[in-house]
Amino acid sequence: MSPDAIEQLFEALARERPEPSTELVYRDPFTLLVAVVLSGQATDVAVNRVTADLFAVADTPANLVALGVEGVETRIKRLGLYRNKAKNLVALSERLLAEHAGAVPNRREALEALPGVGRKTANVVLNEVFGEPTIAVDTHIFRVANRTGLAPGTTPAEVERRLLETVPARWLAGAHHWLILHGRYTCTARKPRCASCVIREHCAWAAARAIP
DNA sequence: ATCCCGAGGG
DNA sequence: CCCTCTGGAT
Repeated sequence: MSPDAIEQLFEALARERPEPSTELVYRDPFTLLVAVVLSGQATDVAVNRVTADLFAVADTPANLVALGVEGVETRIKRLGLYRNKAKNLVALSERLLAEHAGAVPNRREALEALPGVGRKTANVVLNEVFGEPTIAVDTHIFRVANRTGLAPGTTPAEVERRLLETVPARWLAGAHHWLILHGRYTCTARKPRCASCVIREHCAWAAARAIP
């Protein structure tokens, strides 16, 4: 995709959604980590409702361990996939206490070694907590980057690398947000809303399907 | 029906 | 690479 097209693409996305309105709610590194672990296969809105209940009684590793797996389960049940998540969060908190003095580690290897934490979650923490220049590639970003042709790749890591080398610095800070929301509300997996898409004229996928 | 800011295991 | 885990919102 040409530099001009990339410029217009991000201008259009930023014009459509200037405000980050659906970010996950958190107040420190630990609650951010918990919120992101909970967000797997769940909507941002549902996660924010659940974390409000959970953090009221458990917003530190020690509190969360004290709450126990069943206590966590009852508070996150409406998310789905709650058994794995509850077990992981308690085990993760125990590990933070035992191996990292109760703090969230700042190295990728240490983060990805935690139960329930994969590359995407680690990237969110590395970026939002430790300020590392990464873009956490979730299914939305992966799909949008590939369909449009903005940053094609067969693995999230490849898409991430291409985004970092392709997206101009002034758009990079918001790119994560805009691409996620675009994937969430417009460029959905099975039935994308191309008719109301503000970047369809810069989309390789739409072009291949002759969408005007 | 469709979708949800994944991770872990086979 | 493919499957499973899970409930809720729209």
